[in-house]
Amino acid sequence: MKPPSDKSAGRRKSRPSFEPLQPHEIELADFFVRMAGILGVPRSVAEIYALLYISPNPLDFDHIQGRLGMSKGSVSQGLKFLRGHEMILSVKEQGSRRERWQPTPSLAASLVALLRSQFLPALEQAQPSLQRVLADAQQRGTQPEVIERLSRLNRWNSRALELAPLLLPPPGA
Amino acid sequence: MKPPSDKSAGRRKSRPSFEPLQPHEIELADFFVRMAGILGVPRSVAEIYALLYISPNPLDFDHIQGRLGMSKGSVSQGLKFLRGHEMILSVKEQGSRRERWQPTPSLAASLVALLRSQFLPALEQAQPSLQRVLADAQQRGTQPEVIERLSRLNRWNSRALELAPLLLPPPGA
DNA sequence: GCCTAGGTTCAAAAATTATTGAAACATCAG
DNA sequence: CTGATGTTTCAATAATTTTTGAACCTAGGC
Repeated sequence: MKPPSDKSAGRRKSRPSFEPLQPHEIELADFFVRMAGILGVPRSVAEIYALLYISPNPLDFDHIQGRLGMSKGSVSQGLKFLRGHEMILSVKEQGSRRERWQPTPSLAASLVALLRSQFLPALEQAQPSLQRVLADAQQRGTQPEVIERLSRLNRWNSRALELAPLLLPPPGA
Repeated sequence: MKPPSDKSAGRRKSRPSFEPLQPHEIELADFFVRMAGILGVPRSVAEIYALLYISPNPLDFDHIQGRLGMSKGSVSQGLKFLRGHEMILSVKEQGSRRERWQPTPSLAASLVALLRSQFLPALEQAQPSLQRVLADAQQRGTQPEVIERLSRLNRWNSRALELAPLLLPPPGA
């Protein structure tokens, strides 16, 4: 498309050249990556979050990609994930269509939102199933031990569902 | 992998022939599998647990393998995992070296133990790292915003570590 | 002791998940 | 409107995780 026609004079953008992560940044990223791993959140997502978390000011797409040495696709998907879980927010400066990202004020709230989004659907979907399983067991005169277990599971599930709305992202935002 | 040619009726234990899971059992298994998935616990492990959970009496190795149609290796590893996290316990009947498995009385306790075993090591290992990262940031005169974030992270980590011992598996066991 | 039921290990295969990058898309400054 | 910039999509690939199965242990009955 664009052969190196000599456009270089005025534009400093010729070589993005971002510096790789510093040791202290890597250390923090490792922490986030590890914690994220437990919840099944991919490495790339955790790295993006860590970078934003330790950066003094919001970063744009290219900086994230450049400093983490990661593909456009991964950055895009990572931001999508973080956005979707309200873990980051963008500061779009006017005069530019570029978005700059920073972590949401409360990591705690972010985590709650993330957990909710993972468990809630499972709990909701499970409700009827569990009731069916229990009814089934009762009907066929299963041993009381098992009935008891299944009842407890049902109660748990119900309680979790009731409690869930209380865990709405706190108002302060 | 072809099945061994049938040696007619020669074998005493010729056909273990376990019946596959019933619909209600499958439904429960699906529930456990889904929940386990969120915590990164493999399907096979969740299936084993579900089967034991819904079974009126303890099951031995061969029953588990047979009913779930799963390899020896998986059953062995699955039981190892569940045992390791104290989610099941065995009733060895005398006169036989065979172990029979059943779920631990409290699923709640099991889950707590599981979570602890995942997060605790990460938290412990992170402690010095996080402190280093914070010190580093302070030293280089990073923006207060970031210092604040990192401090909070440190506090969290410390608190989590302090709280962890309180979550010891309850005495009743 | 020996033999074998009962189980474990672990390298290889299969299944699943994450990442890449090029093409498509969208938006806004001009 | 147009074109460059900024971003998303998604099929292909790479990386990781799970499962398998056959070889290998091991305890206990004989």
